[in-house]
Amino acid sequence: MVKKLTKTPGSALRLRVHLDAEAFLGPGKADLLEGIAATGSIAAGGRRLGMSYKRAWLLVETLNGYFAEPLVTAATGGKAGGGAQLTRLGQEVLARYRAMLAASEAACAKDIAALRKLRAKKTR
Amino acid sequence: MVKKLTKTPGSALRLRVHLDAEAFLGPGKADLLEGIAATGSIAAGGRRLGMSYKRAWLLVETLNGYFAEPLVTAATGGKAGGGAQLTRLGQEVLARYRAMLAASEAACAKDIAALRKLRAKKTR
DNA sequence: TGCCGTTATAGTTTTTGAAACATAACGGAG
DNA sequence: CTCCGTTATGTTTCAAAAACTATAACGGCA
Repeated sequence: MVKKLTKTPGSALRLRVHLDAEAFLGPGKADLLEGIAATGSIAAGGRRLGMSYKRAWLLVETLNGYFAEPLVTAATGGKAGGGAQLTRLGQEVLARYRAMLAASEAACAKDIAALRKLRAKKTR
Repeated sequence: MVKKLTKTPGSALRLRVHLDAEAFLGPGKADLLEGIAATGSIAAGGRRLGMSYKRAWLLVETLNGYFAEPLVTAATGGKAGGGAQLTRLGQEVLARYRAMLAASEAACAKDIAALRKLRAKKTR
């Protein structure tokens, strides 16, 4: 199997933010938003996370359904076949998720270090 | 269906702490540890989370395997049929997880509120 | 007009995780 | 010496998630 990027590589934390019962935001959606912003396409953004286009597209649809306005807008055809971008709202949501993750990591750093130390011997 | 406790009821955050590639601690294991501490048994602790004994026991086994010393000790037979308790290590791990969750919630509160506000209209 | 990469969907299959079911043993109490 | 609730495990079933496959349409461009 080809090596695929692990989601949110450097982080020891996985954060899932529940907006309410049926809307939540986790690493998968956040990373995808980031990928779309970086590549300008749903397909390419998903590819570098090792996910199929269908899965990526489904996540985008879900995300867009969460809010009154879409987070991602897309167009078909054209020079590059089409493309997608984050709306202002999409950028804000992504930025806030990143901010929360960073803040949480900072807040948990010392406990994580302590736990890892406790586990030390049993690296197996 | 009978109403079952939702995991970590009041929280908008779900935190999964990765000690390394094959060891991580999320809401399920943490809540179970708490249940065991509160009830004195794996079975009862799991029941109130709506999980089968087998699942609860499996989680305990996994947890115990993470560290050099067990987090939970259990005994069979006896007055109440048996029972289980958290070791000192188990208590510490649980306390640290709770601390991390609380710290993260505090750190994320304002972003979560902002996101919820953005979502406002679309309560569906 | 035909090509290309992408968006947009539908349908099917495969994989995986959870649940359900089934037993055995333990040990104090009645 | 039987009963009870629990620990401890194996096996089987089922459902949900993810992966895979298949199309169609779009719109610049050569």
